[in-house]
Amino acid sequence: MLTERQSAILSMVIDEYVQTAEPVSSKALVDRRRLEVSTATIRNELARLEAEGYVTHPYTSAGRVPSDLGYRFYVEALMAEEPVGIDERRTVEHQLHQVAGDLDDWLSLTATILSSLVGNVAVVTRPRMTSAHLRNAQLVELSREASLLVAVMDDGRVRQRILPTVEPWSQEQLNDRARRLNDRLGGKDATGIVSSLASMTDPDDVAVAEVLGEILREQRIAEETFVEGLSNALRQPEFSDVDRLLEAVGQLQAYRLRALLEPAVAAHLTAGPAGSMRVVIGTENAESGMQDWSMIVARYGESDATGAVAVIGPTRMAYQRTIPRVRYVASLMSQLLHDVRQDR
Amino acid sequence: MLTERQSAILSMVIDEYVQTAEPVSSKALVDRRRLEVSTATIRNELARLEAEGYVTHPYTSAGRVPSDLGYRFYVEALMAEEPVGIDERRTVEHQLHQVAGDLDDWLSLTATILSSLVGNVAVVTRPRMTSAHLRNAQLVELSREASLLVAVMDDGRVRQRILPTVEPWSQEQLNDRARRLNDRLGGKDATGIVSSLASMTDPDDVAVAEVLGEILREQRIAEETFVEGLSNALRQPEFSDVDRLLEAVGQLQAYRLRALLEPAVAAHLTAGPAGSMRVVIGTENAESGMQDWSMIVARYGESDATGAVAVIGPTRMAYQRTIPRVRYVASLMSQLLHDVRQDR
DNA sequence: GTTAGCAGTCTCTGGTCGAGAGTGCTAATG
DNA sequence: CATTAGCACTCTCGACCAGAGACTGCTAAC
Repeated sequence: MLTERQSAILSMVIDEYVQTAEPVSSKALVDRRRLEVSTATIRNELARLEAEGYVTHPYTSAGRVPSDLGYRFYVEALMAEEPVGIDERRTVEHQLHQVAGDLDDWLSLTATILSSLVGNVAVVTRPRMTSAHLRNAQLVELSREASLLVAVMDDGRVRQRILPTVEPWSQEQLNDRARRLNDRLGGKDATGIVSSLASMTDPDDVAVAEVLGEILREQRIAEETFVEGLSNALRQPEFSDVDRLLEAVGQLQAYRLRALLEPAVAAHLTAGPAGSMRVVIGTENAESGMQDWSMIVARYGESDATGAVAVIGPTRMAYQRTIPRVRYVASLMSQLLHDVRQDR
Repeated sequence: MLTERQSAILSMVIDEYVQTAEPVSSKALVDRRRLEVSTATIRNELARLEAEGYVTHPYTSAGRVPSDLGYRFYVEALMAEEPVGIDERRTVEHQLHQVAGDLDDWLSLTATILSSLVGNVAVVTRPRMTSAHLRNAQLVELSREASLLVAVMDDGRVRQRILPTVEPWSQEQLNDRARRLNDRLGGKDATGIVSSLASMTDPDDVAVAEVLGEILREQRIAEETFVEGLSNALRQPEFSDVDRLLEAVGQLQAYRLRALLEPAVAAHLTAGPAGSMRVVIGTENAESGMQDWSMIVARYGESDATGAVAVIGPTRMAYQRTIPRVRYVASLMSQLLHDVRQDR
């Protein structure tokens, strides 16, 4: 168990280290925090903190660096969250309302905003439903040999597919077909559509319906995961060495991040309420290449359609700033999603 | 004017430098190319090439490095293009046909494929028409307070927009409205739609039509420019120093690249026929931060709808491999686009 | 419990040195 | 007159070293 003073010192070490990215010495602590004790006292306490595993030493005579355990304790017990300022809120909300667009625009913009808010990589995933339902399908004539199928789903996705057509279909015929399909399949999910196939007579209808089933089932990582702020994150001093930097660029690929978020979000879905946060620090991360990274994940949306908002960066992260900002952005997204979906 | 032998030597210097990324010495040339003359002879020739400006010296006693002028001469007069192999073609076409998707999928996949083909950053822009026309609009009920407008344009874009609605509209009403709008506005471009506004009576129709006009006019750089292969390009030895690497990451942002391509493509539109290539080497580039980069741009599509395929990398680029591959991919895209658009 | 003092440890910077790689020039050669 | 051998000269690069500086850990005194 840590004494009050030890906690305070740990807290200071973390604050200092987060700010400077240099190991923190006893002298730096006393000087910069105007402490009333001597450096020797601090050294004794630091030695005890090290024995307990909260901080480490890069080498014998360097200052202290927080360990993952130290960060964990800080996040859970010591940290005073830095509230999102009124003007921060204002600019964010202003930027968000700038875009009179669709869901995709919001998601990507949100990632950009969050990234600039915390100076690290931000990830936003598209809300996913337990299973998506077809809301509306349309067919549009493209050329003599191709038409375009546009499907709108109730999770907000709009997907398109070019269909080759054997005989030319006129826009009239396409409209008829679309009306037929909407009557038959509207509101159904992938399995519903598949089971409707048997009762359909027109072979062309069946062909289109099959494609619709595919589309509903389909999950595209690249289109469902919005990653922004790579160049923000890479400016951190931890990447002052080329190999690490390249390594980082490799790790921060959309598909990898998705794989990383997946378990965190899954744990959420069963456990905490919406709005609860998950903080994964360094080695708590299963992925081997991610042992020096932390991530902060929040779920947004309602139980039947949830996505994730996350920030990913080096373990040396300003948790007290980042955590409330991720939470704030997630709640904004929940609100937005709610507004769009309400009383369907 | 260069003698035959000087040309041959310049060519060898470039090949060697492209491969090794190290200044090329007279000895390396004689050894690795089994030349029948001595290193001193080569040195004399290199000195003459340097006097003419085709190669330079990083410092007094280092090997030679091609200058931008050297590359330019090489590309125009010396280089033997390395044809795209039959199995390269096969894999590319196989990958492309894998995706039974829409235009966006093709574009993004094409960029990925091209990038891996040449080991540098690849950029593909969406074909742009002199002015896009509305092909079809649909309205879909989202909630009591919002509906979704989906517009399909004849340049292949499909855009969506969430519309707030004052009074709830049923899907029935929405269908009616969409039918009305399609009759009135189908086939028109942005200006056509604006001039139709006056003759419309229903204020809600006008509101939707206005949004349609906006959508048609709108150009979104991020959605129209597909950039892939950053991590491929960053592995090049020119980025072994962190500052250069970060600089490169900054330069390779979608919106910057778009600005870079714009003039090259514009020159094309008025000048060369489709299929012609544009090669911009190093300082030929107007942009100040891009003086160490080369880009190879090809136009694809037909005169009324053209996009660009490009590869961007350090001036030390395998031009003989890259140029034919960019040309090949551009012609593939032209073909694809033609198939989809034919006899509209 | 706190602190002054001090020895010991490790990094970091700058300087020096020698090896190695290349060039440019000169003089000899066919 | 082009080619070539030989050599002096230049510049980089890596290794090595020394000294300064920054901290810690320990000891003994308060």
